[in-house]
Amino acid sequence: MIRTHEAGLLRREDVGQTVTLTGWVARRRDHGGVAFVDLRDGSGVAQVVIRDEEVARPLRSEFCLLVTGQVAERPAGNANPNLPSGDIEVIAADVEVLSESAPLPFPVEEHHTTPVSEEVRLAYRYLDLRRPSMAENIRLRARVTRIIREVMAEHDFLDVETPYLTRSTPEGARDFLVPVRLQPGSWYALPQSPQLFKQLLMVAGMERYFQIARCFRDEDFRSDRQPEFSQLDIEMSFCEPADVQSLIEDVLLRLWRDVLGVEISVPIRRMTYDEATRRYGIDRPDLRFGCELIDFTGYFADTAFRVFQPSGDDFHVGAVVMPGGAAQTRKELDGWQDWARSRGARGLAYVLVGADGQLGGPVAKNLSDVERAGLAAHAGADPGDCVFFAAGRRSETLGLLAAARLEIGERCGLVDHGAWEFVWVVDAPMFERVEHPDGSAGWTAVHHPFTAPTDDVADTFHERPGSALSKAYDIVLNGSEIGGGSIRIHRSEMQRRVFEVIGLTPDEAQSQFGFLLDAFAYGPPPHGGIAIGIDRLCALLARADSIRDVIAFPKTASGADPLTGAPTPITAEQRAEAGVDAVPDQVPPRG
RNA sequence: GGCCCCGUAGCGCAGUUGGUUAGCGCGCCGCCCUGUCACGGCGGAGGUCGCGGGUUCGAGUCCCGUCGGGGUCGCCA
Repeated sequence: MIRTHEAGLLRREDVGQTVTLTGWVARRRDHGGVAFVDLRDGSGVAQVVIRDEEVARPLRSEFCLLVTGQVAERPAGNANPNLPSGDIEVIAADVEVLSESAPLPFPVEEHHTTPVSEEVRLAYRYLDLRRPSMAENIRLRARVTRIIREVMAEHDFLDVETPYLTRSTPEGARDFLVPVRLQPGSWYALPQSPQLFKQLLMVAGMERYFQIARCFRDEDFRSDRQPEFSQLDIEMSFCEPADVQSLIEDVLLRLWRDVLGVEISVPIRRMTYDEATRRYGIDRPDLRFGCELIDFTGYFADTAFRVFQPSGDDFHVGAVVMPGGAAQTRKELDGWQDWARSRGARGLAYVLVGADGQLGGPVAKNLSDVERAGLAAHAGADPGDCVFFAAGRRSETLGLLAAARLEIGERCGLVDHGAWEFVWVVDAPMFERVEHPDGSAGWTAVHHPFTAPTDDVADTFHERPGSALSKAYDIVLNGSEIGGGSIRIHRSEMQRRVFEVIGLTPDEAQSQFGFLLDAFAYGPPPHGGIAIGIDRLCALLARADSIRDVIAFPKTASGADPLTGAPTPITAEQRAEAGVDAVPDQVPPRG
């Protein structure tokens, strides 16, 4: 192995030393007979001066070099303030080309280039990752996982691996499936999470488990969603929500301190699910700015304006104020209508508060004198503001206003992009109403069916599922959900009732989760846990727009990998050997 | 599955109501310059305008379809 100095770490005190460097040609400049080569390695960049024209001539971008030379001070007036080592350079005595580079498909050097399309970057990901900003993201991610392992070890957690080839369970997202050659017609599923295994580990007496696990979900992509992703998976026995929360707070404290040098304050504030949806319209509120939603349902209870008149028992009228929004042009206000329609809403009603306090806009004309008189005060709007309204089913109305609030925050520059606003969102409902395609209605688990109810409804939740709260907790940062967990059910009677509420028959439950239910017959400890999304966490720490920027080899939105060409069709021979087309008579029960 | 944006040289982009030989910047190749650092100067190469069909005397431009990329709603227990 070649032992070398690190290019980016050379300093003035190294002047006079003979050093050996390996690296890539980031840039090459010539002036007269002197060639100046910026040599980049993992530590940074050093300038190498090559006086021998014959040596310098063949060097091109991204050639891999071994350079020996003497560290020297730059001639007066020639320091480069953009580099840490900018006032020194290496005078090359010997340059060996370890390997050459073909002309580049896109600029690897960053500071004078424009963005390159995702597809091209992914097709040449090995070059994309040479770019210092991307290389730094990958290093940041490695620091994150190392710190997590340190903190988990300090808390006596056991790192246990769980299977990647496992059983398909019908709840949740679509599974990725793997054919099994030895049993034609039978398939493994890749795990959507290690949820069931970590609960089995609790039954097994592994009181404190963690794993940085890969999870697989065959759903559509987003900028913060890939089909395979990593999570810090944690489960512990004999715990309350506060135990899990303080553990995670310790992890986050250490991450922000050691990765960013930022001291976050713990304990992180708690907010109930109800409060989050009331004030921000969403269960993952961005607390970096105000602009809270205002409830106008009661205010307009007796209105003559048809749009705001109650219809149905789930009706809600809400508003959000855009500071200074009354100055918007008609075109901008129409733009909001297009924006709302693109989100599936009919539109976004608005009232403009004039400088004199008089209300303007098309909606104001339809309101009574009394309604107009108190509107600005109820909304907390000042002269010059714009009040946006939405009305309809509560969940849809709040969702639209929550999105409008975020849009307002960005457009009006209200978001403090340097802030880190953490919040625990707690006491989520256990169930939410779901309408099946056939028109019938039922209940579905908000978190998952193993989540325990709060103590006050432990014995009664099944009687009024709509109002039962759960011992669940989500950790939210700047409006992104970075993790979620809960205390689990360990009593079989309670578990049976949950399955009953969500319409799972005992036979179905036994067939899908039998191995877990059987295990719970043998003295399961009370337990709970959490899972933290490593990709999102790293994207936030790296201030990356997309989680693709913190994943070494991500996939495109169609699930393809432009680098390897995956996925690919398989041959008839492969199909036959894997038993892909074999069809069993029935799906067998567990075992 | 729905909706929105994009697809023109290796990369990033422009291309007018449809009209001569499709341009610009960077990069690339060659030559020049004795201290550059987004160096500079001169010259050069490089195009299936994503693909298929249609309208037209004529299509990068208009229409239909399709593929690919990005975003978003549904979805993501």
